[in-house]
Amino acid sequence: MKSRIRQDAIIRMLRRNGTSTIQALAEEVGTSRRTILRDLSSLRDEGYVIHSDVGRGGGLQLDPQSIRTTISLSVPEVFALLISVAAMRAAGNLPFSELADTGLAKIEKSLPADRVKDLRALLERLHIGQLSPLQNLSDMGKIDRGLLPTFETAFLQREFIRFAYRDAKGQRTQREVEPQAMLILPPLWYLVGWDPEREGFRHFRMDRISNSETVAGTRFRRRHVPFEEDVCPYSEVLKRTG
Amino acid sequence: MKSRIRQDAIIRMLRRNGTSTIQALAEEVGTSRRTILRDLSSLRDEGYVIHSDVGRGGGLQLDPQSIRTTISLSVPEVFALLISVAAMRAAGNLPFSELADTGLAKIEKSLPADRVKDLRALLERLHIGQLSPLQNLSDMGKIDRGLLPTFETAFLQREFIRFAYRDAKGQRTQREVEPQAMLILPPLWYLVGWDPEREGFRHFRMDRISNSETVAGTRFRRRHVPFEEDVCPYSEVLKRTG
DNA sequence: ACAAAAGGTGACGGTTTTTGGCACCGTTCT
DNA sequence: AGAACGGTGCCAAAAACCGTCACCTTTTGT
Repeated sequence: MKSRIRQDAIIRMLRRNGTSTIQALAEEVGTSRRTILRDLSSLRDEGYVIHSDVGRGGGLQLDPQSIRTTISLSVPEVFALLISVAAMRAAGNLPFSELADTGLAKIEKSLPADRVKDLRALLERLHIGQLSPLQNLSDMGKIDRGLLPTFETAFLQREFIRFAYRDAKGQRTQREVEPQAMLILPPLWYLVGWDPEREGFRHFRMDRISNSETVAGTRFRRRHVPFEEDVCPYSEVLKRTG
Repeated sequence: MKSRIRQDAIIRMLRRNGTSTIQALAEEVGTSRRTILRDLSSLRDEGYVIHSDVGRGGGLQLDPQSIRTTISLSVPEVFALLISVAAMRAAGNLPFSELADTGLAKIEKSLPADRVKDLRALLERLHIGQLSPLQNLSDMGKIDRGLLPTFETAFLQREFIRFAYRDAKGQRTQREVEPQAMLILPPLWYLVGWDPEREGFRHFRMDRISNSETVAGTRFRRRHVPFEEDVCPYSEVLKRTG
């Protein structure tokens, strides 16, 4: 794993100096000419574009566009990034959505296959409404940091989610529902769940949820959540947010 | 690099089985108990949280929250993600912005130090206006894919940017300006540049820019772009978008 | 109380991978 | 022609890696 450090050093120097020779790199890094050549080869394999002028007075040049960076992310972080970009795309025109998309495609590609399937299932349950000018922008409170991971694991493992809810009138209740989808009507975010007691879909504003946790040992099936305007189970939400 | 494969296999089995012993892992992977222990150690170093119950009937358990994934991104992709999240945060309340932020912080951390300085400078020049209900949402056309990388390199290397522009009346002109900032008034995006000929700031709607390129050999200094409402050089933009 | 089953550490020698040195090739500039 | 470049193949030395063994602590079953 020491080669990684050396290769980073090479990239740094090429970036700094603009152009350089193998000799110079070898001396600065403190290794042999041969090793530098090997490192250049693997860097090129990894996608770095390094031009080389052969012959006297020649040297190496790194194409700055080809610089890549590797990041290590946790799954909630990946999910947060995914929904950020997804929401952004749906909300307004996002000029660079293509680029963001290729970034996201790479994220997907790097995940284990089963994980991708999971995320796909999750994103399918992410419903994003049109940005409406009628909304009160300052109406959204802070959302509990733990809600996203909880929703994610609950949804994927098909376990019920339990939380404390404070409704519009300020009344507090304890809920235990099947997490079915997330509804985004910027800037308001809702958790959509099936309430087995009331035998119906219910929506919960995320900033009014607290103490969320999955309920171990439970198991539900994912329901078809109708999202057409007519049968939208939270059309009242749409009205209320006006 | 063989150890990477082995460690991935270990993670996979821990994810699948929920709980497992070192013995079982060693047999399944086809290696020795000692090597598994070494791998566990380096996995823990990398940030995986693996609980271990010592004593008879004990075993290993992987904290699913700690699963990480590594991605390799190009700089334009990173920048696209950054501005996506930044714009999203500013446009509406983004519930999971904290998580997205830690993701972005990691992206920053993984970049070379000078690169971070560059990106900071860029993001400082990213001005995001409040979402206004007066805007015509369907008014934004597609933005040329190459514009972002061009703006990025031009801004960072302080080179002029040259492009073809089609103004509101449909008239086409060729421009050559100092790229100074980006202005986002969702869903409209503007490039703000100092035009040396006209000796003043000019704004250009990004979807009206085409054939953008940096002008080699030129060099400008970054100017202070006043963004206070009163002195805003594109207050007329704000009016016109109404 | 004792043995078995579990995680964890340290040391040593063999095996595999990485690295350095060398000879050599093609190209370009002086 | 010769020097200064990048690039390739080969082999021995160096370093990293891996398996074995011996041993320790904790927990649980009998």
